[in-house]
Amino acid sequence: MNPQFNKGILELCVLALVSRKERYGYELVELISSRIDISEGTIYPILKRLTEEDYFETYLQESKEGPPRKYYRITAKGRRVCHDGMRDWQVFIRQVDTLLKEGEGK
Amino acid sequence: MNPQFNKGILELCVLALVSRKERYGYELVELISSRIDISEGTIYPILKRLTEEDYFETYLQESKEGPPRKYYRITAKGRRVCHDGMRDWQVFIRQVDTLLKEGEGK
DNA sequence: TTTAGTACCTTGCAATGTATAATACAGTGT
DNA sequence: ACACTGTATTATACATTGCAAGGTACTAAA
Repeated sequence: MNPQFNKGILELCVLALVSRKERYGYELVELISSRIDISEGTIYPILKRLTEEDYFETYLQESKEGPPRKYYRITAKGRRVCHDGMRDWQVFIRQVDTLLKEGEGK
Repeated sequence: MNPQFNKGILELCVLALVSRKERYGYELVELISSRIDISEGTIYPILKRLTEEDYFETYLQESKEGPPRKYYRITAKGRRVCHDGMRDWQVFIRQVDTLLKEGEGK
């Protein structure tokens, strides 16, 4: 199991969202921060990292609403990692849940 | 929501397990590492931190099976924090789940 | 022309987990 | 006697990651 999972949940969220369809950074910031408390400065480094690891490809596209958007498209490699990550995450939270219940009542 | 939650799951596990009954460090290491992948060096610093923040009280007790054990007992303050933490964690994983599903299929 | 919204990126910092090892006691095997 | 294994605590150096804050820049509305 990925030991990074203790913190790497955001990475997985980004992977999952981009795996569904191509997205740009700001869009991801909006999507994710609507659900969980993150700052803008968190997502861009993740995008950079995931791109450097060849999980994403990027292209620029002009926008009428502001500066050009940088879109991220998932690669085959990225899709695999995303898939495995989702599975690991499910296992992880089940284990945590068991531990928390061992705390609670018995 | 506690922004620390992105990583602070182990802390909550320790809190929950001690809240159920008094435990010593090594016991917690065994309990937790049977479920999730951690190294021994992870739990003791957490115990120290939580004790410094007055979530735990400690006492020593001799053991026939080795050196004396340091037991941790949860305080009222710790119990509150544990309770809130559990609630926040449930909310958090529900939000993450929603995000992951927005990735998946739609 | 100033403000607000969109959009991207970078830097320094703090928190947290990892790896590794040192210390120490008790019981078992050689 | 000696070494090894299991129990038990603690400390240190290190890497990763998220946070806070700020900088750049384009568009549209006030």
